[in-house]
Amino acid sequence: MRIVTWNVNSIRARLPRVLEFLERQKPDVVLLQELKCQDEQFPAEPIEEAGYNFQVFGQKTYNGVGILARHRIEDPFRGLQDEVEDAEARVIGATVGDTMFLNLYVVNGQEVGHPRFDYKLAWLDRVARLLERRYPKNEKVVLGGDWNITFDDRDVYAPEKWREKIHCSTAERAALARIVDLGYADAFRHFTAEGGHYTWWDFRTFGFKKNEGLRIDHFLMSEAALRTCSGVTVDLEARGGERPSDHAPLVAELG
DNA sequence: ATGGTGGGTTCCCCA
Repeated sequence: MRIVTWNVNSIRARLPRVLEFLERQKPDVVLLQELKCQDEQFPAEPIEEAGYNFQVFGQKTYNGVGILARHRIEDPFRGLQDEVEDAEARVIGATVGDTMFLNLYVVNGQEVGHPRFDYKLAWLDRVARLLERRYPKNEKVVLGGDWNITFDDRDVYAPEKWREKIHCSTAERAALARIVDLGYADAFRHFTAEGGHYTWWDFRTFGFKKNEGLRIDHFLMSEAALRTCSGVTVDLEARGGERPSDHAPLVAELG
């Protein structure tokens, strides 16, 4: 089973690139973030014609997440499933086959100390509680998405420049480590020790041309899922060419 | 310290 997580930065703007990617990689499950459209604006027909079922949690202008799958998508749910109202469409979960998925578009946070930064940390705490409530530790579980956090300096093209900046602060990395401590491993890092592999490059600095990027999109896998995983790669082809997203897809092979 | 590009909305926000 080939699975993908990809922040497409508008599904409507990115539709040609998404269809091209689906045709080329033929993934079984795709977790999409930043759809930037309401449910009724989602391009249902071309996605179905490409051979995919889908479940979407859309939102106008910002956010929006979705799951595509060649097989049946079971038990879908939207939002963090707690007492707090989900004002932003950032979470969708479902089961495909024997694997439970959680698709996250983690709050960006703007900058360290900003009110949105505090919201980001509180939001990640809610994610941890959702995992404890709903995701059994012995199941095959895949947590994918745009986490907007680097694990360590190997995930940063210029660590000194980014020291304690957004995506790289000690507090954010600690929040991510708390998810890991619940029993989930960074699947990409399981296979690749060296730095210099990124999933996001800033449009504004033409970062992709210089490989000045960050690794902020991740698959976190339970032990049962990781055991069946044979590799994780970044699809750089999707980041080049005409009108790409600022994120590249992360592709994992599951048994 | 700042701005650069890109997507979507609306006379600007977010990334």
